[in-house]
Amino acid sequence: MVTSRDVARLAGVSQPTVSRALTDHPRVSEATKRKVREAARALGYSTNAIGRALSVGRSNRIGLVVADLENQFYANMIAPLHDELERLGHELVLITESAASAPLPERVAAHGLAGVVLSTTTVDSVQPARLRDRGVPFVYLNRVAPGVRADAVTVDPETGVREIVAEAVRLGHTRIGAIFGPRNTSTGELREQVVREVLDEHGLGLAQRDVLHGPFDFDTGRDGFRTLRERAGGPTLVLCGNDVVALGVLNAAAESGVPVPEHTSVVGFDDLPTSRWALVRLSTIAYDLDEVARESARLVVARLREPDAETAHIVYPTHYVARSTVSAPRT
Amino acid sequence: MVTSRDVARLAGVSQPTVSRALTDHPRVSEATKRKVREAARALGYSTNAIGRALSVGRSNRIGLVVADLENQFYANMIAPLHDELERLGHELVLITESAASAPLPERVAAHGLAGVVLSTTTVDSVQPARLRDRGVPFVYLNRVAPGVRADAVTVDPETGVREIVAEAVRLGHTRIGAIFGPRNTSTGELREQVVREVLDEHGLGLAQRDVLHGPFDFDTGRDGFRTLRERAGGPTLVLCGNDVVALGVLNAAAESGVPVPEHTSVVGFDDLPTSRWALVRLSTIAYDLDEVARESARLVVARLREPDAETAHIVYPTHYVARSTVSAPRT
DNA sequence: CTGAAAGCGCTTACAG
DNA sequence: CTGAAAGCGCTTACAG
Repeated sequence: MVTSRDVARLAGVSQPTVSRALTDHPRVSEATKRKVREAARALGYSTNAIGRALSVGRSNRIGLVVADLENQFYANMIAPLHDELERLGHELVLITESAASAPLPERVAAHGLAGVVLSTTTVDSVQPARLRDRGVPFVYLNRVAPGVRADAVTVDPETGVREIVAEAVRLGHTRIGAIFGPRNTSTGELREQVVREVLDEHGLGLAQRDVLHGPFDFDTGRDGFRTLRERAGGPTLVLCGNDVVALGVLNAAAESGVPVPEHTSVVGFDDLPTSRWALVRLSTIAYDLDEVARESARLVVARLREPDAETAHIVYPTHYVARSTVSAPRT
Repeated sequence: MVTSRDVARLAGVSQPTVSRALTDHPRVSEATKRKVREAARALGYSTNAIGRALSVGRSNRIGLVVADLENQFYANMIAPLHDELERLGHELVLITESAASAPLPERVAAHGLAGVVLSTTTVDSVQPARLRDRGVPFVYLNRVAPGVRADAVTVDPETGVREIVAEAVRLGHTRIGAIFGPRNTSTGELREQVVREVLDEHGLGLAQRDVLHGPFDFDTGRDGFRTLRERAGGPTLVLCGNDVVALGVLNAAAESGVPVPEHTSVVGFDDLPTSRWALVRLSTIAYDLDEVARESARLVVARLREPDAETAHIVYPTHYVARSTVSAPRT
């Protein structure tokens, strides 16, 4: 391995000077910098991240905590998050959260992470408090825990929900159902609350039997659709907690030969790339998913630099995108 | 931050003893180990990965080099790879390969990586040689570069191709087309060669106008389908370089209202989870994708431990999975 | 503008 | 079985 010592020797300077020259320290002469850079290039040297990390007391690595890497939603977050982090000179490390694994703060220490993006926080999670107590910088992505203040980027469902509900009413839907996300997530809670409010404003309610809850995954949608159908044919329109759930619904419908939207209209939330496929054309509540992910990257990195800055909560707007899974109700 | 010094103080031993106790060194008394573990637990201590990495001369971090994180194929590799690596006590770092970025070996050094999984190697790539010259342990995943020997896990298309071709012949297809992967990848090359051979055995050929090449992505399939169609209606069956390409084809067909398989049959390669959706039901050549990813994790880790061991090339078998995108040709 | 020194948190021969 | 010492590759006050 070629180290800064080797470069120093070749350039005829001291090792610390190599360090300064390569980080473009202002009080190093241009001539020296040039010499050092040249030597570095000649040897194919690049700074050892581990040495630097130990020296400055922290790495440039950010952990993304996800529950389920297979989930398309997270899969779609990773690319923009990684890109933005890289642009900012940081690395992405994936951390899966499983009951079996060690407590998060210890894993953060073990991995030598500078900060963390939490994308799977439940309302009752102890993680945020633990991270805060240990002084680990973190940001909430898409979700938030009520007790612990931290930078956050989330999405405001209101506009999107208003738009789809207005559309549903206009089309004549009266029996609307929902497969909401888990009750112990801020995202699930908020979306449900907004849906109920807006429906209420239109004099519509959600019948108990037409409401389901479950994790934001494919199976929730698939099983949910079947359950709903058994209850007197099911609602004529079902609002899903997110796109992955809606995709589960769509596939279950296809399996049972139920035509969408003729028999049942389906609405998602997130507007994943897959939802735009001609094969799918899911009507959904959209927002700038890539930007949301990128923003969370910016927030952690900013927090690293200014640990005591005012906490920021950035909220992205949503809107309804009509595609092919919503029509007038069956009669 | 709590360090091994703090633990040492609390346990009333020296710092090196803490290190030994926690790594379960055989020549530390059980009593001491117990004392140290307890102190560590009390303080919420866990070994600092950076300190350890610097000390032992390398980290436990493995880089996965991908070209395109958005690509579903890679997205599906990440989860099993990550899980297996974690199981083996290693971390996954994502590295995107872009023309703009620094040479790979320098990035590996910069990231302090122990080894690398190469999943995007082209036949003419300089990366493998560079990594080899720098002594960076790496394995090929799914692809291989001819010049440089290294551990590899790949897939043998033969059985799968034989099965689908036999089926196509049985159904009466005579005008078969293909959208192959890039010519400069071993995967693309091999699949094309096998397809040509097997077709040949059946006395069938691939007409020049019915053959396309392109990156293994969605757009290749979408554009490819359109191009093929313009040429006298196109082939009655198209073999795709992989599932992502086939998915592009399927969506382009849906967009243009071309019924699959009635008008055109479509075959993929990889059997991604999405291909199994009721909405999709892609007939494809399948293999154990998760196992392939996991195996590559095992290979790098093994290589770390035994740098001079015999090089291993593990090949997984394929088979054809008939679903809903292949039928008798239109007449 | 540059060098010598100290230190980041660990591991690992070396003594005893 | 355990401690003192050295060192991994860097950065950063401290001198000059």
